Amino acid sequence: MQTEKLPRREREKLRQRQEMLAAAFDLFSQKGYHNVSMHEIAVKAEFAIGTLYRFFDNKEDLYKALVLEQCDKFEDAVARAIGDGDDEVEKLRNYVRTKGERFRGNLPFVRLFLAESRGASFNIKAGLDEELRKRYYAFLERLALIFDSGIKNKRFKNVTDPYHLAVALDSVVDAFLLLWLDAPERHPYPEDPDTILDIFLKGLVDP
Amino acid sequence: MQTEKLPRREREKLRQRQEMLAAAFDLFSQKGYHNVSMHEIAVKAEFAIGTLYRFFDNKEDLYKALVLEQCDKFEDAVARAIGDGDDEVEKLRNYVRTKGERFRGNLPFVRLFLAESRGASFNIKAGLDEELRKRYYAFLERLALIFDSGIKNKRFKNVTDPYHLAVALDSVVDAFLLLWLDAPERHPYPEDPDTILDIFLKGLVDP
Amino acid sequence: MQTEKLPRREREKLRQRQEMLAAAFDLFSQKGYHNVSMHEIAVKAEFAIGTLYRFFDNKEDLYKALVLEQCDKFEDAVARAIGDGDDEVEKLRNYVRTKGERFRGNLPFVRLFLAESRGASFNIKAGLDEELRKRYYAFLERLALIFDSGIKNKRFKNVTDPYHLAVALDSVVDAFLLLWLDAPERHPYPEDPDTILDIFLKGLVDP
Amino acid sequence: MQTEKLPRREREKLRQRQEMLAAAFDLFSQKGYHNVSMHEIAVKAEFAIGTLYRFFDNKEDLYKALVLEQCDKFEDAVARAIGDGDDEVEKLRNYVRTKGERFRGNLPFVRLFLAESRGASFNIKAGLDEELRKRYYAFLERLALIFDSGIKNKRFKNVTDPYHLAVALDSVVDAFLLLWLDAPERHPYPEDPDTILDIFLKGLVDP
DNA sequence: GATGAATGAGGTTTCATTCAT
DNA sequence: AATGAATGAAACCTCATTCAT
Repeated sequence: MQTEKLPRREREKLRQRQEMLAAAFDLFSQKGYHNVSMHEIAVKAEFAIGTLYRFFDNKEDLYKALVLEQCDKFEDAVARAIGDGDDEVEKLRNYVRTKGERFRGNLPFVRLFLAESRGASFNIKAGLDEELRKRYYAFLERLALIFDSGIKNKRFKNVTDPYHLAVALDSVVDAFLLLWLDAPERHPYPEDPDTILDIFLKGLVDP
Repeated sequence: MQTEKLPRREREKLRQRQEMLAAAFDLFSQKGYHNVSMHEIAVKAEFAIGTLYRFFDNKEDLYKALVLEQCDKFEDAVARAIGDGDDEVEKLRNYVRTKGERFRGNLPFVRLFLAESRGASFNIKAGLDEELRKRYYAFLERLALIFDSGIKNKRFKNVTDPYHLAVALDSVVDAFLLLWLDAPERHPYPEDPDTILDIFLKGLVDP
Repeated sequence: MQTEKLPRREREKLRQRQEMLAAAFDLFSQKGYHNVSMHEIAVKAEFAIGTLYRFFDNKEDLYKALVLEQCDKFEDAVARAIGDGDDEVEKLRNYVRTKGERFRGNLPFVRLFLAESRGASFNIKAGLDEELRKRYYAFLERLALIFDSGIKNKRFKNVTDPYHLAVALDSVVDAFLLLWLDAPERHPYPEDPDTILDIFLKGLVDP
Repeated sequence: MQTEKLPRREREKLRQRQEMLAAAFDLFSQKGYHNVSMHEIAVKAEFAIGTLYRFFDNKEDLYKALVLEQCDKFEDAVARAIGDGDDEVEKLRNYVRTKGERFRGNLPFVRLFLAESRGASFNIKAGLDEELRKRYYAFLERLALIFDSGIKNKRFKNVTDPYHLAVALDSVVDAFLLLWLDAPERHPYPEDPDTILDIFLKGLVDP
């Protein structure tokens, strides 16, 4: 973003917005949507509450903006990782590694999504906002393309639908990360991405 | 549970408790934790609100009891499925099938866990209550035992840690189910469990 | 109302309701609907604000209940006055006298309707709630019946529609009362009802 | 007003003021004083909110200016009507007709006074601002003069105080107009002013 | 033991007004 | 002079929890 090119007023506005989002981010990720008040956010962001409402229509709106912004960043990083790499296996390795790094290096981000889930959640990406869901599906398609290309190259055997493989890989990465989050020593996230990847590459039974 | 052996008074109490939990279940799964009031639950359960508080310390406590009870049922069914089957592959098939059936046949149960997640949730089973987490780990160990036994039998190649395989399989099943939940026509849950299982059994690359 | 016959609990409830209405009456009539807060009413009535909301759904609801209750009392008195009297002229005299007395003896009641009108109001009974309007029309019909009966008896000449006469008489009484309210010395309300009545009874021009 | 003679700067200011008042008029008459914000007025008038405050001390002040301006126009028209006509009856007819036309042809003006009255209003011109009240009394005196002159001419019998007659006539016209406003088909405003006037001219009982 | 009326802190949101630019 | 972003008090209303009956 070329914020430097914007008029001073616009830049200032953007900066304020970022400060509000930052304050909200901290609070929401620590306490969950329902346990944070607009008053609290305003105090933390050092703005009057009315100013908050000049930038966001309501609490829901603020939350959505926050989530989308965070997802943007995350997605960009992961998408870049998918792009990098000479062959399909390399690309998948980059994906597993990058997602792991990003996730573990940005715990508040993760908590933003988990903080609200009271007690338990069996889900992945369910209850997603329409917008977020669309993005997630688009991402899965991109991941599926790698498997597809690998199959077309004969680098991979044609055992299952590439989309299914994408769903599976992504969910397994999530699962390992969440185990790690819960008990890092008990469930260390594998430094070597092949630890996860091999589950898909090597079969359990011979053909 | 052998409720018949309990004194009449105790039996009565248990029945009341169940009615409260049933009412709470309906409401929480439909509207999410924060959008249900104790008053609402009391009305639906046809008890005075004060009576609710004789059975549960507070709203949080009621919710936890509810979640644990529901998980109990779910786990029992899935554990039974794991037990059934002549060989390891059969057991895994039963697991994939049963989890799918239970999940899809009990949507309110699923919503109980999802209703609250605002906007997004990348996670699986994170934010779990201590108790629930412990159970989940215990369940994973049981699932891992199947892979372990398969490896010891030479039915499976020894490609990865059995615990990792358990984590992976469980998360993939969840992922498919959540896709199905979100858009059943677009993401039909496979009738044949092998569709999912093959991802793990057949490898993508030759050894 | 036979409040003594009601169960104690009901009686208590009714008493509380009356206290709330009384507090609201005072405040609304002094400051107008928009300048009174629910908090203020709660404090004045010596109840918690939540208790207020157990009796009335919201501020609007409380206001309506108040207005209707006050109108009930007023209407009853005026209706009784219309009933009393041997002939039509006597009935009309009673009406003019009673309305004057009631009105002047219950200033807060009057202010309840005027307090809100900011600055000015050319109207009478406009902006009335559906319910109130219906009542008002019903009352006019009753007043018209007196003129009608007078005409049928030949006691009155048949110069205009009785309903018009009713509208006219009522509005003139209101007008005199409002002038009095504004400046009692300058515009004393006539002790003798004939002062007002004669406007209608005696014509300005000979037939 | 001879705006052409004023310096350009003054003329400009006056024009701006009129635009503000026009915007406020539309909004207040549609939604009532309390349901219109200064922000809304500023946007509609296409001025900055701060500029609004350079012309009017506060919201109340703006409202008063608006009401007074509107009353001016209305009064002028009605006063002219009173002046016109060869004899007293003709003058009164003109008054009844003109007030009816003005009122019915300028509904927003009427709503300006009614929009705020919550639920009910028994009043006419009560709660009037000091200034408005003075004007209203002055107008009544003018109307009374017609009756007075009629009596002095022997055109009218001397049955009551001319001022009383003025009050009565004005209030009756108001009453008919408000009935019409509320339900035009049910209460059509009489095309022929004599329908109203006759109530005062012809008596109900013979002398 | 069961009841549910009462509580009041605290939630979200609005808006008249100010004042630095 | 004109602007409009910023302010924050205050509005309405909800609801988890208590406790006298």
